[in-house]
Amino acid sequence: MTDPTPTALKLYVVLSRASEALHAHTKADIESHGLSHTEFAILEALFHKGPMLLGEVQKKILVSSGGITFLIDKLEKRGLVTRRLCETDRRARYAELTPEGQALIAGIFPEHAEVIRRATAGLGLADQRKLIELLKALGTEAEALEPRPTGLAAASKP
Amino acid sequence: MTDPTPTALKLYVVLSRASEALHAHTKADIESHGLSHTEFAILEALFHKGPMLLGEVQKKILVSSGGITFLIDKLEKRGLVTRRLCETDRRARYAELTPEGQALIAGIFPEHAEVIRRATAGLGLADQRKLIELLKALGTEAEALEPRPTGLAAASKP
DNA sequence: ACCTAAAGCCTTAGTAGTGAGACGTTCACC
DNA sequence: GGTGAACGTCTCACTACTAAGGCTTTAGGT
Repeated sequence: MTDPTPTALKLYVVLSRASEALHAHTKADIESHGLSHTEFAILEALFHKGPMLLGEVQKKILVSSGGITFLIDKLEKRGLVTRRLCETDRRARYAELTPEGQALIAGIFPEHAEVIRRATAGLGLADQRKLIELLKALGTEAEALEPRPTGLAAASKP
Repeated sequence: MTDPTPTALKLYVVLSRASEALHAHTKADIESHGLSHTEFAILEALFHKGPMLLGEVQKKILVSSGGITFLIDKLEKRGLVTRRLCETDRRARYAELTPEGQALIAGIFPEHAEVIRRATAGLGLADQRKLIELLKALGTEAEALEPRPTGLAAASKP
């Protein structure tokens, strides 16, 4: 009946714009503390999850393998993070917050949360919950989808 | 009563993840045609709106002024876009598609739309419409919001 | 007419990140 | 217990930008 493509395109556009709009707010806030958005994401992950393997951090914040080395290097030089050897796997390293890093992120995070609360305050709680539900469904489906349809090849495993 | 902050944070996370998931699909598609995501955005804007001033393109795709010069330079070298002087304002330049650029984007766009349609197909049409409505509201409010509260200063103009 | 402020684009130097490959390590299987 | 594949991290060369400042042109007040 109705062609679904225009709706999908529209959804893509408003989704990108909304995400960018929120991003702009948090970016401004974070950079006022001398951190890049990505650096903040690392500190926050370590703050909420404790020490993590570099590879775990990498997957969490979505950077390349070279990128995570570079970023952790920078944070380490600033004394916010340290590397620690993993005892059970000598290829792997943990990243963990130093006391300075811990103090920094603990001081910044509440304000960060408040920036997000304010930026989303245009929507009531009920609408936000509905939005979360729909976005979660959309996100999981999109992530699960194979990158390319590759014709028919996906039906059988090699 | 209920604290709105956790909901806002959760919304921020799922919004970012959903946006990134869709983005990953379109990025893979676009790069398979030898274009970066940003270059594609420029071509698409020119395709749908006709010739635009560089400044207009810049606002549309959200890059710095240096960035738009760099990007249009690259597209011009590849013969996909040309600059044209603006007759009524000699500071300004138009960017417009060459026939080659026109042909390229016309060939790519339908597949791009199909990638988006497929990536969003986890949600039914009605859900997508609801999602668009909520995201539009969220996006406009967030964009309208002044970057920082700056205390009380916003009430009076200088 | 002029003078200043601002707009529009470009230049330059620098940064955050990517991608491919190297190296050491571990795992699974024979 | 040895071998090949897979893994986790790092290195290096490169790209796509950004930020700040410069030049030309325009607009607006006086």
